[in-house]
Amino acid sequence: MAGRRRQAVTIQDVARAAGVSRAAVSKVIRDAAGVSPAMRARVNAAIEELNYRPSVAARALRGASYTLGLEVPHLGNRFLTQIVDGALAALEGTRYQTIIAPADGREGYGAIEALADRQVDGIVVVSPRVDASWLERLAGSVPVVMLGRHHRSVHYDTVVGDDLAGTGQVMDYLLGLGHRSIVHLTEDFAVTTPGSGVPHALRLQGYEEAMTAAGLKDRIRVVRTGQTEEHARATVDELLDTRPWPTAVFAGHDQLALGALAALVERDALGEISLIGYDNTDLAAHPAISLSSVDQHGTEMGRRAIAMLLERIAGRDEAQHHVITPSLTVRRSSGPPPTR
Amino acid sequence: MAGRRRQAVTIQDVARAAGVSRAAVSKVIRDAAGVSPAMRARVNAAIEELNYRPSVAARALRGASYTLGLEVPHLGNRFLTQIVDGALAALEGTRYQTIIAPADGREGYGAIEALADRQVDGIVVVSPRVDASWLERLAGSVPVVMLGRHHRSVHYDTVVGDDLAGTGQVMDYLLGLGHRSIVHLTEDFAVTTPGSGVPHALRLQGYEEAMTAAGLKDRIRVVRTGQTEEHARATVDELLDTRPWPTAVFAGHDQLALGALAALVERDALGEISLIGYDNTDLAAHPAISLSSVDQHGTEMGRRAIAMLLERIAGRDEAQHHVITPSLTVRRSSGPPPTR
DNA sequence: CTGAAAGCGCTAACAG
DNA sequence: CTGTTAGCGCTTTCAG
Repeated sequence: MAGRRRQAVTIQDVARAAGVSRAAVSKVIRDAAGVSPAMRARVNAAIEELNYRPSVAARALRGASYTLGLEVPHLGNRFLTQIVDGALAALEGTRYQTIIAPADGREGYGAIEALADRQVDGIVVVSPRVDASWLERLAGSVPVVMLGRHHRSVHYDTVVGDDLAGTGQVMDYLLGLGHRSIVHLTEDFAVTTPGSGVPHALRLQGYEEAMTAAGLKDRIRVVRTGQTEEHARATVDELLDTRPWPTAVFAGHDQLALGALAALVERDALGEISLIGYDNTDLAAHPAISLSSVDQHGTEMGRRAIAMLLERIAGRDEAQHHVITPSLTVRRSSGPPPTR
Repeated sequence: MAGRRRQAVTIQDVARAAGVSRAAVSKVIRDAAGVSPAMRARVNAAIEELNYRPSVAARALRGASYTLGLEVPHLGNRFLTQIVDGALAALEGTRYQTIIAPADGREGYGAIEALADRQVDGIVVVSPRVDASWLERLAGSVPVVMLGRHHRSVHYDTVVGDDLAGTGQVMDYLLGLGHRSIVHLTEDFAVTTPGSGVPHALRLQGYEEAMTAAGLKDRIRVVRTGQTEEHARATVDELLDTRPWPTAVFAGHDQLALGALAALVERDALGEISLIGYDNTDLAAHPAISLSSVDQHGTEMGRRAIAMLLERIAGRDEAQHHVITPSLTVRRSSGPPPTR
């Protein structure tokens, strides 16, 4: 019931047109050795003429699909844009193509499996909510690079930002400015469990450590919310119902920060409360937003992930783990605490 | 050199384990008729046991890949999020999977071809800069739905917003408020050529018609810029160098509007100049932005596109063209012109 | 340097 | 209801 009308000019047709064997054509399109220039020319002419395109499916059945898969969480996540841009840039000039599979539900299992089923030559996993041992197993059958996971597998590579360092920069900055009442806005436990290796867990940990080191252990205040901007907005709005207000909010990522910003703007509290996000998504720089945020260099992350995948495909066998140092970008959303 | 380690449990293995023929297994996984309950049970057990997953490549070679391809321009485009969300929702519960191929360069040819090469069962094309006749040819070999193209093909379906209506709403609103000096901010000619069927061309046309109808033909002022926020920002900034300022700016899409907003904010001109965008992307609603914008109902567009593709795959043969009526959402970025 | 032949994993007639 | 048999389009030995 599906997929007819394959007008399909096949390798056979090309061979016929060029008056050679299928094998010869195959060699030409793969740039394999052992073809005379004359034959190559004739074959290429026929290919051009017939507008022939090799079937990736047939190819994948034998060898490689020359396709890399990128599993991503919800596309609304701006940070992804950076990663995808980097990945695409890294692929330029290679014969590989990337396809993106957006996570279906909360997790990305379905999407990842869909990629594997499609015989991609390698997979970059971005969704944080996938089980490490499950990935480990997957990595046994296809090269995998996991983005943003601190856990170090032996079977797959990782590219991750130094979340402790990033958080440290934020906290040094805020504490240095004189802030004492700093709230950390983050997501639910599923993603912040200590030891899970999920970035948010480390950011939380870094926050708590910095507060403790500053002698503010009893002022630690972690507020959890859902992963959307709306959730963050409602949560922060509620937070502002009770005084005293904190003097600073450190959000686990920019989407949360944008939600927080919405609440602050509506309460006209932006002058009193500093706000810092994480990811430095494109919007942070917009003058109407001007959000201080930690730049994770997502483009570089995407680029590295693809580079590592390509290495794996080319034969590398030991796992590699790449850490990228983030940097805080200060904008108008943060400053010294209000003086009384 | 690529794609080894296919631990590959094949249909053969399952057949062996269940003590039946490959055909039997095939029937079970396809839910085809002619299998005894007993056999079905045994086969399913074996599938479970071996953790078997059918190879999409092998399947595609014979029949369908059960994969739909979505070609999209740059992922930074927020409007896409709506479309993809709608598409994913429409696919829920079907056996189809979507893969996204981001346009490589300016156009989307490479990405579209990549999808076709991968034997997808249908393609949704979003990039506006693809040649209609090229698409026509493609549509001869695989079902195609084109988003946001007014041109009516006989071979592929289209889903498009009623851009004249949307523009009409904007202009009625602005003119009704008393605006006379209204600038239209749009992209370069490649995408605004009259008759091209590209939405931006119609928005431009609608703008000119509305101005003319209001007796403001000589106040028509079209400003062209690049497609990024940065371009729009610089262009509008330059625009503000010379007085008198317009009292309203109607941007061709939200990204341009955001750039314009940046320039207005920096010049502190927001009180004097009304700004309206198009697409009603998620950011427009943010209180720090609060951009008036035309909602194209992208989610519905994505949903329809997939529905139509599924119909085509199921056998429909005549082209169908679906038009969605947009609606203007007014926010704080627009209001009456300043009174002197 | 060139071509014949044997599959890759699966589906789709067709026979039993 | 079940199994046998041909391929789908391509790559890849292996002879010529």
